[in-house]
Order: sequence, then structure tokens, then C-alpha cells
Amino acid sequence: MAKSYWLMKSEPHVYSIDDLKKDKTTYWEGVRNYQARNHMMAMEKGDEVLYYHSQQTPPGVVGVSRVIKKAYPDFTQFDKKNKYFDAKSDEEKPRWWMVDVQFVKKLKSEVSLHDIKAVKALSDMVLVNNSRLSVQPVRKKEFDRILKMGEG
DNA sequence: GCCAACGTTGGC
DNA sequence: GCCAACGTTGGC
Repeated sequence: MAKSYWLMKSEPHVYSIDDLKKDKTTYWEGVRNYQARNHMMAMEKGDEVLYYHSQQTPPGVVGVSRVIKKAYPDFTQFDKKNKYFDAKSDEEKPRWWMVDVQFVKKLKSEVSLHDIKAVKALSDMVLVNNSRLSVQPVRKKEFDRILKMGEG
């Protein structure tokens, strides 16, 4: 199975690339959108992920992470005290899943959404066309291009 | 802080 | 199964 590429969004004031760098690894809790969940369930160990900061000025790709554990039930959905608690989820048949990711690197310079939109070869990215999806697939050529923009 | 775009819920 | 109402995301 060939390696796949993804993009995951995070609000830096909640969990930034620097938090991931410090923690080395994290579990990606709190995804409560079916499309995003389905993408996470399709992830394989070793897949690479663009780390995107939303809700900042300017928003953009700030680094890379790697999937180190395939999807497993997101335990926060069963914890009444957790803000991601979902009363409608059944422990026998969990509704929400998470993966574990590992810090790989920060880009030398952030690749802003503005810059991504300016590149014709990136105009088919989900990021450009469905701005609300927080976990999304990325084509290899798009992944490579963004890394080049951030490291060049 | 506003609001467009999108997803989800629930009444019928 | 439709669709109005509502909630959330995220760019600006």
C-alpha cells in the first residue's frame, strides 16, 4: 500500500505545531465530523500529514507530522466531563475515531493559505475548495509542492 | 466580531 | 425523504 498524504487543521491557541514538537506525539481527539472521521479511518501508519494552523493571521501550513497509529475509538466521546462527550455514541459501536501522530518538522517558513491559493497547481486542493473540512486528503504532488514552498 | 458556507437535526 | 432551522467552522 503506497503512502498517503493528508492535511490536518488545528487552532494554534488550542494545540499548535510547537505543542506537538514539545510532546513529540499526540492523539488527534475531538474530530466530530463524519467526512473528517472517514479520512482518519483511512490513514495508515507512516502516512504524512501537513500541519495547518487555522484561526490565525494568516492561516497556513506550518509543519509536517506522521501517522504512527491507525484509527481507534476516540475515548473523549465517552467521558461525560469532556467537552467532546457525545451521548449518542455507543461504546460497542463508537461513532468517533482518532489517530496518533508524531512531530516530524516545522517548515522554515509558513505557507499561507493566500500563497496556496495563488498557485495554479494547488487549485484543486480540498483546502481551497472546502475550507471547513478539518481532515482532508492531499495529493503527493501537492504535498511536495507545499514543502518546497516552505523550505525553499 | 461578522458572516458565508456547510453540516446536522428534527418536524412533518 | 424533504427542507427549514439551527449550529459550527474558519477566513477576513
